[in-house]
Amino acid sequence: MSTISEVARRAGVSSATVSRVVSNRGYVSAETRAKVLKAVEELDFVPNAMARGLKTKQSRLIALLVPEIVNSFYTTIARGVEDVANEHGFQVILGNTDESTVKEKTYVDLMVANHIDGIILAPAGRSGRHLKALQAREVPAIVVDRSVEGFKADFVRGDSVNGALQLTQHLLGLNHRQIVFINGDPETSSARDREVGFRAALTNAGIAVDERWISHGTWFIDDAEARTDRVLTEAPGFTAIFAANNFMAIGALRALRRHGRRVPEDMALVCFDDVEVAAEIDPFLTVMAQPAYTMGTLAAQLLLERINGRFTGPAREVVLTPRLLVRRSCGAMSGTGNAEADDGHIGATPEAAARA
Amino acid sequence: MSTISEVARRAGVSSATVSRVVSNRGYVSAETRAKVLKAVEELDFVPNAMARGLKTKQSRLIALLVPEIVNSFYTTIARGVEDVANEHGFQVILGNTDESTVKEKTYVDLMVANHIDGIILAPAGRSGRHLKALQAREVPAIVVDRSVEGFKADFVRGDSVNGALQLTQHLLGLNHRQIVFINGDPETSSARDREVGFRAALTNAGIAVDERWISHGTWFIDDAEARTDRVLTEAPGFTAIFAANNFMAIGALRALRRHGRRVPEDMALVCFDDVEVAAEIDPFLTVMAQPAYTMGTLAAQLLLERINGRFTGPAREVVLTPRLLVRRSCGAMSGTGNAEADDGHIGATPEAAARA
DNA sequence: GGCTGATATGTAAACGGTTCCACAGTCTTT
DNA sequence: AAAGACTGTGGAACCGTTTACATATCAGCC
Repeated sequence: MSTISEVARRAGVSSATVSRVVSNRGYVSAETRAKVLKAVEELDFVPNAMARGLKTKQSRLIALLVPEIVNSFYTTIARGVEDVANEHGFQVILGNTDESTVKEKTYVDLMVANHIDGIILAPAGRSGRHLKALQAREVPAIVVDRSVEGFKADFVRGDSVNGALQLTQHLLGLNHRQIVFINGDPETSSARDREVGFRAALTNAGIAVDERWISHGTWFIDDAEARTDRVLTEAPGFTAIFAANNFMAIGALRALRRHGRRVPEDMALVCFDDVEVAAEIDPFLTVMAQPAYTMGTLAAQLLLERINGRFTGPAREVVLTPRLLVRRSCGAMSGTGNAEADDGHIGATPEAAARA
Repeated sequence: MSTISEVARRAGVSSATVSRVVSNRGYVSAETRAKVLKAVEELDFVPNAMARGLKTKQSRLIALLVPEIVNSFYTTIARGVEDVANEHGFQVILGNTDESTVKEKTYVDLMVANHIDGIILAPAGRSGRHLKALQAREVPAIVVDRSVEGFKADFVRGDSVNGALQLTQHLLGLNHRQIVFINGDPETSSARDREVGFRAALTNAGIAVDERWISHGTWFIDDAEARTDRVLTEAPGFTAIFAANNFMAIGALRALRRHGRRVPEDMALVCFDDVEVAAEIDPFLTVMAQPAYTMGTLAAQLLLERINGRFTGPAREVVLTPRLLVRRSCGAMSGTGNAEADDGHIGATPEAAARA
């Protein structure tokens, strides 16, 4: 583990000069530069980021905290963040908070202790109390996907209210009147927004909301499965399920299977957020897809503007419009004459045709 | 951004005492401890990890580098790593190398500069030349999924040779004799191993290998799509496709769709690695699933043993057995009397039944 | 009463960089 | 020819911790 002074000694210069060469600033003669570079090469010198950061108080690191690393919605955001960050010479370090504010706080403290230059997070809980370390240190921060109370930051999100409204209206348009809503964690704003949209759609259509058909819990698959299971046994009589996100839909599907209910014949199923790979294999689930990659690139851009001080105004909010992708799970494709889509073979589907 | 000396001043003690309290070592009276803790609380003191790391030369950070963050195979490994690491008081920072040794080197240098305590990586390329920074600094390292030449480290992997052999034999057992193999990047050991298994299965069965039906490239979806497209036009006459991983299978599927070929009627399709969420929605793809989560937990355990010096022996290799999951895409389920599985409705499938 | 060992606290020197400042030599400019 | 600007380099302070070492108190014991 060679240090800057070893390099200096070997090159026959001072450590100040090595520093100038390595970080490319200040005056250095071509000759000296070559000598130093040679020594750097020979000793395989990598500047100690801790020592450097200790002095400069920056790390060229941005943190990204997501609640569920296995969900491609969040990893797609991550790709967007990474692409933009790397373009600007920043590295991204990713943390998985597992929908837990405790883990989130641990990560935030870790990131703060390591003096990250900025942070992008999809917060787990409703309150931002555990984020005060960020606020106190004025770490540039961007919130994505879900808001958090008592924490001022730019906010990039999808339009959950309208998305849920439209998705529900889509079901209503297919003559579903009894709809179950399997919501996520009401501590997260996206869950609350989606419920608002769902209720609005019913109310607008003059349909009374049956509270037995709305449930809250966590964003985990198992929980959605359990709640779907419960509503199937305790309050049947509905014809469609609206799952608050892609994972909730998978949970619902599991429960439906266990009850021997087929989708879409016996039950329509739609959800927020796409599952791209699954849709590639079989365009089955009708979803309200959010532009996850764009959410990531935008969040990173806003963050970089804050970090380099190009923007210093009050918190901004960017709202992205989700897109309805009608596939088979809502029953909308029945009787369209699309044999492939209806007989379960994977073949030329409308989507594939559209893509081609 | 309060420092240890500010805390010390406020508590009326020396910074050494604050350090003892904060890091819980050495003698401190209960009274002093309380005073210090109060000051820490009041000033919202978070020790500067850079300063600390500079002195102690450790970070309690382990790095995980994966080639494709969107692929759930790798994020599932990440979950395993994280769970074990957190249990032992280590934090995981994740980097996405995008199958690029250049990005990989950038991350490795970054991690080294930040003095991570250890690293787990699924290497992108064949050579480990760009990893010499790790070796030189004796950073404990674990390689997962794919080996890398010239880099000594514990290695946790699936049995690709046998997995591919069995998967191919499965196709042979279904009377497929003309099989296309869409491989990944031959620079990665897993790709080479899978090809070995594939060829062995054919040879064992006395079938000549048609080289037009074996292609190499990258691990990216688009590339698999292009190659499948090409083989469909240039060398048709095959009845099954073996894709070297889940993403390759998706690419193949896209190409098949474009050509109007249905799976499994017109073409069987199998691959390495599962796509869990997709299988949950529709158990379609027959796959050779690897125990990704276990790969992660094992890798983390081996790494921690290295970090804390409990194990110092030569490089170990752990080989995990993949599992064949027969679903519909290979045609094996046809005529099994399982209506649901064959008519494309999502309902009670054999898998669901097994799970229940 | 002096010794030993445990407890408690402070002083100051690292750790490995960056950067301000000083100094010197070389050009330009007037 | 003197002044000023530019170029090139080194010395040393500093960033915020940890920790070896020094010092001090106190209890227990011969």
